[in-house]
Amino acid sequence: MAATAAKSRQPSRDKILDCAENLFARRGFAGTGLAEVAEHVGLGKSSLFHHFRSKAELYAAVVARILGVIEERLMRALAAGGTAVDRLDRWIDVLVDLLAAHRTYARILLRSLFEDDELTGELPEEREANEIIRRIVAAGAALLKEGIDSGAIRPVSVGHTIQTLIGATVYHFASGDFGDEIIGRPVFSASEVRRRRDELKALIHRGLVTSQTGETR
Amino acid sequence: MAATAAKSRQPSRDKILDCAENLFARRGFAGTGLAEVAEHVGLGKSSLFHHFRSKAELYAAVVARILGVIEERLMRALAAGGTAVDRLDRWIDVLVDLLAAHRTYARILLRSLFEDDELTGELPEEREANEIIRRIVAAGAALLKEGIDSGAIRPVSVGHTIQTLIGATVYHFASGDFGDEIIGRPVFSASEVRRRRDELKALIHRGLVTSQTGETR
DNA sequence: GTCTATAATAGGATAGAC
DNA sequence: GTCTATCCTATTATAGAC
Repeated sequence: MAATAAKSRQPSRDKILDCAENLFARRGFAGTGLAEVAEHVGLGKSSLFHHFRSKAELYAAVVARILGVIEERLMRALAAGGTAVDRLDRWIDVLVDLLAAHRTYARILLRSLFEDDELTGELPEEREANEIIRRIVAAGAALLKEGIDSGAIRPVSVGHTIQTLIGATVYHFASGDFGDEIIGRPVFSASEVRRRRDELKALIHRGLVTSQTGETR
Repeated sequence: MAATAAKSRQPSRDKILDCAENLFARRGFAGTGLAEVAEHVGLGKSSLFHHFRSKAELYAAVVARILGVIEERLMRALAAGGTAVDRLDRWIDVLVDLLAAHRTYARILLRSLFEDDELTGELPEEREANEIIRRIVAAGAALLKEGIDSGAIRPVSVGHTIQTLIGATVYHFASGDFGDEIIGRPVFSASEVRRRRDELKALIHRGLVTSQTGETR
């Protein structure tokens, strides 16, 4: 459900990552015990330490793996070209698709913002994750700036707009039961995922884009 | 820093709530130990149980207190009257003001979405908190619906719009160091709080409101 | 690479003196 | 209302057999 490319490589390690991803998404870093992870994997507690030196390293690996997938898809979407607004639309599509397809992603990403206190930021997996985030944000900022410079996008604050877009995507798909109640239907249902994409793009096009092409798709 | 109205009533209880609010905001429910809370309050661990029957009850009390403050301010803003768009604008003002003034609020609110797993939902404080949220969301939905029916607001999905507004406010002020990096300055600085309000209202007015009054303030 | 056993600690919660 | 002492469980992590 969560594995992406290399599936046959290191089967145990990937299974641990999958189970840990699910549990961390539900209960968070501090709320997840390694015993529970081991039980879901079907191993003894101690065996986990043969694959990851510590709980923090396991958590960092989970986050880094998710960010790697997201970066790959976002950069591929950028490479497809088009106007700045075209690429921004495609980023929304990719992000909504990914967050909707992997229910753990939004929760892990949102939670990882808070758990800075518990992680030291010194593990290589953490450094890798931070670098990926830095690159994604930089690419997004460049995208918005290009749109603004070309006149296709209103002269908004790039930082605040990025924050709004993260909130509108990551928060939404992380909101769980609360989100279901507000929407009135499951957030992850196909119809509501489609609606999320449409509503968000409509808001952006009428809220950010000055040249109204009418093609909100 | 967090006490609102009744300050002299039950001094220990309020101090416990204040300290717990700070720690829960930083480290979350599972990540916060009662020993740490007691130490910050200046009491022994056991003394906490004289005021709250369990850790879950303490947490629920923290959340309920915050929601009580927010509801009071939001309902007061509604009572001031005006068009649906006027009241929506005022809600944004109130929410941004509150979340900016109390740095713990956004984090606690966002975290409380996730910790449903750890809380049973059976404590009276939890029920109270759920009721408050239900009332706030219902009032917000009614507000949007009124605006849509009157033609002042585009026929958007009410649920998805509420989700977007929560993301744009609560997520933003909960984003911590990550938000600071994206914005380039402290999220809680006076200038960036002001900018948040302006950017958000501009997005709403050009993204939701059909009748362009030009008065984005 | 996985297991059992164990260390060492921290967690929430209770009992009872003052 | 706060304290000390204590209980019991769960925690992360290590040692060493297989």
